[in-house]
Amino acid sequence: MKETLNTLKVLAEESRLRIFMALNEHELCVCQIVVLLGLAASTTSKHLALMYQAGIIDQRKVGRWAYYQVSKTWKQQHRLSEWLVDELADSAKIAADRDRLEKILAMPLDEVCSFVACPENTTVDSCQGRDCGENDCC
Amino acid sequence: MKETLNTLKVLAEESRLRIFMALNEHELCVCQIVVLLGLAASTTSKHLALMYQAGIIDQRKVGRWAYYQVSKTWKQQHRLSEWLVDELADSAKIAADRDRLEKILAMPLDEVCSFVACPENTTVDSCQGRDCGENDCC
DNA sequence: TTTTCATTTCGTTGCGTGGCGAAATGTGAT
DNA sequence: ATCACATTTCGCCACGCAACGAAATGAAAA
Repeated sequence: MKETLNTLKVLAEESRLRIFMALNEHELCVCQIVVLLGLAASTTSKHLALMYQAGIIDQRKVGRWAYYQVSKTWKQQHRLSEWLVDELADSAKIAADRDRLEKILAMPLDEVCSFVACPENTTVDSCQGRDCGENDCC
Repeated sequence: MKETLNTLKVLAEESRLRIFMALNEHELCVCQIVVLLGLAASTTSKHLALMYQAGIIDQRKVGRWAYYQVSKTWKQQHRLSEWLVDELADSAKIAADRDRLEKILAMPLDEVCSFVACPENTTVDSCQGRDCGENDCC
């Protein structure tokens, strides 16, 4: 029960659900997830560590970079995975993530890593000098 | 996504998971669940309201009593249910609940309703005068 | 009608946790 | 060796929520 409960707690959080759906389709670098979610790197790292500890995602380190993806063995052992994918396939927010992810995947990694997202409520004007790339944040 | 997330949040809590497993096998009165969990009636009621709002359980009112059970339509629409039952079937805590529930179901309802459980750390001595029935709380 | 009592609602308290920035870590580049 | 930089760890704050007791609700009994 303790483990089941932990699995539920880990997945019952919006940011981590979005991470799950993204990592279920692509193996991603931390900095790519940071840009995708628009969260601080420290926060994102904490989410990933939690999911990793729960055995939901795998980690692969390459030099300075850390890549994560949903664990295949976890997927096989937990039918929960199928349910989640079914439930969230039609979600607007997940679909938006998918679109944004396409753009992120099209960028070179080092550019993604140095990408600094605009804070909330940034307008095109207040954005001057900020490296917002092609994103629609402003 | 909002609904999926809410479903996960509602079930990602130990007391509510225990309630779910109990109500998945029996239709139960609030006071029976209170005794089963050993929580305050107000706390238990809140848990039930949360699960009811999420559509996970049904409510049936009879006089002063309120009966709940896991919604059959919810069970059909969410494969999550099967996963939960599979995961928790072998849980020690859930098994203990099942045993305790047998005793509760064997008692007359009004006796269950007036049952006052001993607080934590109650010993056989400090239990004097408390109506602990056959329970193993002290 | 008044009383009784199962349940719910309300108000409060303490704990868990998501968020951030700053500092630490560790690895590749210079 | 030193620097640059992706990631993680740490310390902190704000918010959410589980727990309780007390008060409110509402239905049956007296």
